[in-house]
Amino acid sequence: MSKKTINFKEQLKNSNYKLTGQRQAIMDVLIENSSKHLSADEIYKILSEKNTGIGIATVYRTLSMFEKLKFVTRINLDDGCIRYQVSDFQAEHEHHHLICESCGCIQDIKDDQLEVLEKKVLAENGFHVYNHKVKLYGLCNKCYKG
Amino acid sequence: MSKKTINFKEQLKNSNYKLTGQRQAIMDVLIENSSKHLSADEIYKILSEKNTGIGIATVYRTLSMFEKLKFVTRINLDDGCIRYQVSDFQAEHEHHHLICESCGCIQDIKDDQLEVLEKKVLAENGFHVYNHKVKLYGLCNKCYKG
DNA sequence: CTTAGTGCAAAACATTTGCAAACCA
DNA sequence: TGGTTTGCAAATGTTTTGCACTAAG
Repeated sequence: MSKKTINFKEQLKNSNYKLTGQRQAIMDVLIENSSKHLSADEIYKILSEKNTGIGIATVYRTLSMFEKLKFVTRINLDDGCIRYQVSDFQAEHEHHHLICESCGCIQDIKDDQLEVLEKKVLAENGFHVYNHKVKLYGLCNKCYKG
Repeated sequence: MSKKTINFKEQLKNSNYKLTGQRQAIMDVLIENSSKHLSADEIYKILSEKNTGIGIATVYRTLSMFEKLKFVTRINLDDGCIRYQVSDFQAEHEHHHLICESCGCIQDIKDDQLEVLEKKVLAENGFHVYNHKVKLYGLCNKCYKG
């Protein structure tokens, strides 16, 4: 059993949520696809192929709860749906996303490098930053060369 | 007539779009509210109050066209709709947004400060950045003190 | 047992589209 | 005048909700 799974079960209990087969199954799909960014519908389709009889409403309700508990983070790629990814429990902030405008691929980068910006924002605007969402648009290595 | 209005009319013509009353009215609303971030529905309601008989479909079609011509930029605040703001024609990139998680206010900041990050991304990932969307979440000056 | 959680179908919501009428160039 | 653009209403696609049933603790 992975560290994430243990964490998941304990935190559910601590938050007075029941551990159901559906919640477990949805978390499994998220962990199996942790490098991807899945929509509710994509998760639903994967669950359907596995012949769990989980309904789409449960997927939405579960993802919403997972987000509240910070098990997942949402990313909005402006493609008409919200996408989810298991959180990096070690990370303090969310990671950045590199979005290629040619092939649509998405790379995650851990590195932060926003200290300078956040300090400036505090000094000049009096705004205290606790989290950030950074999307960088451009061309990936392959598309730039090709 | 403001610089933006001139720019708007000329660019419409150059792109082979007609200057209609509706497009003018929508641009007016956007310019009058340039510090805000309006949704299609909010723009539609403002237009309705002004007794232009503009339909919601026209608002969507126009905003979509305005975005293609870079007259407006979208921002997604994860509140169920896409929001729009007139572009800063001087700016090379989009400005950053400071989003207060207590009162929901949004401050725009022009300053970039992403050169270090973007250089690092190029060096380490071979990714060429052309634009970015940065949202910083936290507490504004008022809410932090209060 | 008891109440949270589920599946289903219907509803809600933002957005898009087809089409006949209206309008800009 | 002719091709764009528009308003309307219907359609779409995602997400939410009401409700009776099921299952975790």
